[in-house]
Amino acid sequence: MLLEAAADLFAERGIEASSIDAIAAAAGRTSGAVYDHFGGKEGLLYDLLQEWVDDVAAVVAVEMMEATTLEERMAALWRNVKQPPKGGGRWMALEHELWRYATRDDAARQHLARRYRVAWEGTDAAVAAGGDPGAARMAVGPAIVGLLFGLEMMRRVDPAAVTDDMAVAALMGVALAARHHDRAQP
Amino acid sequence: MLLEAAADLFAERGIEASSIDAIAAAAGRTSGAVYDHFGGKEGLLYDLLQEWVDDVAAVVAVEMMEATTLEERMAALWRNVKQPPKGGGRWMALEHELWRYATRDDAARQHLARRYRVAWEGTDAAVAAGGDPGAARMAVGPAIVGLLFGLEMMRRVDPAAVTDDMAVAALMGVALAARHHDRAQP
DNA sequence: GTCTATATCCAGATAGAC
DNA sequence: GTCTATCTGGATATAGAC
Repeated sequence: MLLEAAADLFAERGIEASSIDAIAAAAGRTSGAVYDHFGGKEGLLYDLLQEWVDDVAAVVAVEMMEATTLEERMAALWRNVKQPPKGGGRWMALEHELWRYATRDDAARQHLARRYRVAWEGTDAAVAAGGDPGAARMAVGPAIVGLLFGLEMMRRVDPAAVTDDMAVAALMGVALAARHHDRAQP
Repeated sequence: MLLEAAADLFAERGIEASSIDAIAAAAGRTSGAVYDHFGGKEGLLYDLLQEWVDDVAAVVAVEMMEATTLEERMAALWRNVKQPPKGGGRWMALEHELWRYATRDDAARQHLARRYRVAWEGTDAAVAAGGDPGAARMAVGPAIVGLLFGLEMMRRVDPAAVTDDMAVAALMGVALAARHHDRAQP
């Protein structure tokens, strides 16, 4: 399938380094098929995106519901970033590709921004869950998501540097900072 | 100067999208000069790296010395990531390019790993400073550096989403998690 | 050291046959 | 829908003149 071949190649070699011919060949087609279906590389990228996001979000949402403590929720987040439910490791590499792409293409940037806003809100809900429902906490969604991203990056250059314990402790630190911040300014 | 032109173009367009011809032209030279001096694009990239790292590290080191509280140190870190001392914003974009590059080239990956280990140690020292010198804290260097990276990325897709207050609060949260962790297991 | 060719290759995209 | 040309542009890299 063209989309799967594209996901593999994008994650392995990078978006720019993956030619349409190579993608088509990996799927047993020729470039013409790609142009007919997606209009080009960019169209392929967006269609691919659409598929992934829903999958990952669904899995994370379920795990957030099942977890009972804040620590469990943070551990679940980290687990899903470290070992994504689908496509063993391709996700973050692709996400990274997308990110870099988006910083140079404004339409892609806004696309990404919209997507991340959803993630931030979901994360804030995960932090707030179990606490005082009426408390006005600091929104730390971007910090939690950013930390997840950053931890995964550090792990990629040196896997031993990021233990699960450290990752969860750091996530808890940020989550609790949101609550402490509440206490500080009543 | 060729190195400066390369830094600009790499950060603006990305490494792959920056042709040697374009780099040379931006510096008022032709491609031949690049090949004679650096052997190609990769050589240029590494030479460029060498220069940058020292500059940024030196500035951060000074600010770490001048700050007296943990919060000041964390705020200084964030400030330098948000607005690097040199080259207004090119640093992180370039760093990101490098990262992506390194995830596919093993020599580059180890180069990066060595460099980051230094950053992690420096960050741990910044967290430990002012506390009990003998206390065995959790090493959170990778988490702090990762968080800085992640915050900058979130800010890049949506600048309003990451306020300075939130960034510093999150950094403090991770830093304090290292200390709390100490208290938990004596 | 630096330039001006130039060789070689591969990219994205399209038109038209099947 | 998918393939097979094919056009056009731009990339790396080198050889040799200045």
